[in-house]
Amino acid sequence: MRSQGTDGGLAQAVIRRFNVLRPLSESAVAALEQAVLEGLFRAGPGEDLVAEGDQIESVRIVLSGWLFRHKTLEDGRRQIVNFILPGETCDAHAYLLPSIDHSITTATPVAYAEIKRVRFEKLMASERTLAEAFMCETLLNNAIQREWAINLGRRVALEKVAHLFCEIYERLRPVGLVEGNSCSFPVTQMDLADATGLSVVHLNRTIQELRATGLITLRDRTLTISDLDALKSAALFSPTYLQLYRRA
Amino acid sequence: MRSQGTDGGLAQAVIRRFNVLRPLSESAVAALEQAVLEGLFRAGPGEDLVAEGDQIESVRIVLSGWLFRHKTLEDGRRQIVNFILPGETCDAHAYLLPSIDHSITTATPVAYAEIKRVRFEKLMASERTLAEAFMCETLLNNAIQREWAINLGRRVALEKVAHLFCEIYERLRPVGLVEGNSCSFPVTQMDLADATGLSVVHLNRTIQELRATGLITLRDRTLTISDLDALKSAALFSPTYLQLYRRA
DNA sequence: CGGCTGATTGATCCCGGTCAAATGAGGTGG
DNA sequence: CCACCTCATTTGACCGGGATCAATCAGCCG
Repeated sequence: MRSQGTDGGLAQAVIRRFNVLRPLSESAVAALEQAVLEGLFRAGPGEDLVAEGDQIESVRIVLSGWLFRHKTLEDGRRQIVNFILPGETCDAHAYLLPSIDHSITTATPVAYAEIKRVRFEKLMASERTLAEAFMCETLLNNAIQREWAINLGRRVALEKVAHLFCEIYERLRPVGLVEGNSCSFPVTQMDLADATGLSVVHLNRTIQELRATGLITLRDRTLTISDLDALKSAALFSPTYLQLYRRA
Repeated sequence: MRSQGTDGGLAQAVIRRFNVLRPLSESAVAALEQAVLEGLFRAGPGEDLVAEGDQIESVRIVLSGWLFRHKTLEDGRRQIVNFILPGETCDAHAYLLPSIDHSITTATPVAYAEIKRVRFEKLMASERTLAEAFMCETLLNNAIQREWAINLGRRVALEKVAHLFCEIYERLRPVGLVEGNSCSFPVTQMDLADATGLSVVHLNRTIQELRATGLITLRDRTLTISDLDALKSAALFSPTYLQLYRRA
């Protein structure tokens, strides 16, 4: 068992996630850890890592902290289209396109590894399981984005918010960031509103409703889910799109 | 110039699209045409090609006709999360995941090519430009899905519908399916409602509003856009996410 | 002709938006 | 330690966009 030490520990979240999504070979794990160590960076909260229209020339893997992808209309209306959680990748393969369609901003302090395009392509060429894992990550992103579409288009306010809580909770679980029935939840209600397509005022009232029915506690940037099954059922949440379980 | 004959003509739409997205080598074009010819199929309207939960074992490329991806909640609420137009791929790489998260249904009669997984993987391994093109297609899908998120979450009814019209129109253009200022638009208002997250009644009223302001005509499954710039501006439509223009 | 699907219209209601203000919780500098 | 500022959360009042319910109309097909 490598990656118990101070060094390998950094890539823990990524490796855990990939192993659920698509198992890595031992050499792939080693190569990934190596690449991660070569380009460590940090960013404070509220920093834009990527701006709409940018040309991407590297791949970034989040080691700790939260970010979100968002788009803004001319008149300022904003939609958060997804969150990026520890162990997830900002923009695998995005260097293939001339420009990126959305912005990425940190919600908290973030530690990430940056792998230059050429380095990344070499890595993909030499480690098939790693290439497949990144491919799966892109496909998963796609699936999550589709679920967000039905969330925004067809669920009512309470379901939207409940569904978002369920999803984040289940996405944090495989990387070991759920403790007991709580997880960190470091985003403002304004962000939450922009993620669910609601106004801040109504989002606030919806959260209070979830609190009142005893489904959740949200305080001091911590989300506690008292009755996960009840929350899931209130959200019409079905986790299959998250691909958390491998085929037998 | 090959692919003028009856055979090569079939793959025209795909090749045109890919050449805008990411240019193919001559050998890639030939290999793709070959693979397409090996597995031609047809389906009638209203057929499910893929059902949520299915395991995918091949890649399908649409040669003609429209399909849509959709998800349904337990209680029947449905969201169309995207359309699949001629020249587009149903599920490149989807065989990597144990199961698919959404259904794909034909809206019209459809002709498509089916390439088995093993065959497809060999093709990707031998033709780098083709592999990159499919990768770009997946990335583009992702970008479209994100734009749909802001459409569903932050635009009002009129903008939503106008935006959908603009997007489809611009997606049909590179494959040569726009004639003058019209294109085929073979979906019911119910489908349109489920794509924009509106009720059928309100969708109908919104279309009438677009008609009344002289922006569009929609009759006999044909969409005519009288003033594209005006429609785009009403929709807050910005086409960059469609990656239709290559970097200089 | 009857039955079916899709488009259209009318009437009514309510979820969630908007506006405005109050309350709280740091953070900073004097 | 307090005055002051800023940012996030919360509350109240009101309004309107879009949902819902219920008919009607128009093609199309057998």
